[in-house]
Amino acid sequence: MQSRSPAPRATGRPRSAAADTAILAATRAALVELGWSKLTLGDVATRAGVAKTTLYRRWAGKNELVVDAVAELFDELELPDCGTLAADIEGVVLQFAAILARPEAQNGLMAVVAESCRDDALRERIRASIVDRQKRLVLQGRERAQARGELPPEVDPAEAARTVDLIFDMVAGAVVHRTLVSAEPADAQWVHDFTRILLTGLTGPAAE
Amino acid sequence: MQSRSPAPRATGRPRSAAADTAILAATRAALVELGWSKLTLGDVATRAGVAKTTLYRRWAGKNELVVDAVAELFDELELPDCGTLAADIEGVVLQFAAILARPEAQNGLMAVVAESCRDDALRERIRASIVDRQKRLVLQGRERAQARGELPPEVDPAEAARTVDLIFDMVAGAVVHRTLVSAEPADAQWVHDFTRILLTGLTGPAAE
DNA sequence: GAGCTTTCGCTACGAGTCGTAGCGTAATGG
DNA sequence: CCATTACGCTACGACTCGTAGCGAAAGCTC
Repeated sequence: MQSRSPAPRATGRPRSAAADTAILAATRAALVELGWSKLTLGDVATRAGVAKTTLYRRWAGKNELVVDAVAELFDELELPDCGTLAADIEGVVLQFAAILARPEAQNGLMAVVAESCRDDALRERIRASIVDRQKRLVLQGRERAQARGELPPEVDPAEAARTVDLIFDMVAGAVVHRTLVSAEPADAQWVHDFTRILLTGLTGPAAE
Repeated sequence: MQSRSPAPRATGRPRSAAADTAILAATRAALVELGWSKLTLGDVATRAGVAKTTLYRRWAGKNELVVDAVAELFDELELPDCGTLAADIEGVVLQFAAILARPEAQNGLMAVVAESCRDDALRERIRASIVDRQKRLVLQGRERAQARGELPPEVDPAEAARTVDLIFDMVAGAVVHRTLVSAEPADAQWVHDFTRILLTGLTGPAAE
């Protein structure tokens, strides 16, 4: 997951693992205090107690550094097993919303996504570090619901993959948009309403 | 909608309206070629054929300028009347997707949203220039569907407002996430699948 | 312990951008 | 004709960037 260690040579002085931890933590702290645009690598280096050159030896630039710093926030994400699909969805969406409520996630995430529009390598890094890990949750929840009989089993694997991608975009997109664009909290009530629409649709069994 | 003309004084030389048009067009062109981070106001001024100081006299900074430049892209958005709620949604989502497919929208939109996390005035500007205009479409489509009898009428106005916000976050969030994070086109098939889920839900009448 | 290899901290540097000030000129209205 | 404002241009200090160079430190192998 780290920046670039193509061949961890057995000889020579090893890289300080403590420095990595300190740098990523300092990056998140700087994101909270300064935001994306005013965050400078020199400042991060000072906060972390390392030299600026050490930063440039490990990361190609600001984008890659922030991706790694933000990615760690999503490590805690996991799918709860509450017994029903609706409860599982509400649980994981609430976790996701809690992470997105943190200022370091807000300030960093959108900025690197914006940068990734013109940097395919960065987009791939985001996908590998952050996105795919969440998509696994959708897959897992879907399988579990199918085992329970709450969802019909998929026959066409290609269509199943399309559906997983679609659901992921709907869930992640809605929470991100609610939190960062509408700038209102994705609280318990919102998550409840969202889950109801997602499961039963707008025309579903009698609204409310 | 313009940057700041608190009191358009009757005396003195008036501001060139052509310069505004040229500057915003140049901003979009620069967004396409350079992206957000490498876009400089000096470069925009050169492209627009105006002096850099003129830019600073009209806009407070890069953020505000790009918001205005991107906002113009959404002027063409309108709700079609196709006869059914599903067709109306598909139509407007396809329009929205077409705008988001343009590189100037991708490069600019996410960046200003990211900046707005630490700048409330900027967030309000985005809301007024871009977001609220789209929310009107949700309201309009909902009323039309209720008149057709496709959706039950809302009794509680507070809950109705909550629902409109929720639907807006779901629609806009999904399209944005699909386009900018998943980096895959929101084409006709995707929009069709999305609309089906949105209307009938995951557990809806027999997937497929 | 000797020697090799790589990392680390530090300093300094040219390049580039930022946002502003100052000045003379151009375009309106009274 | 004159006051007022916008415009184009130049120049400026301040800041950040990313890199180069150096000596010292920390590991591994023999």
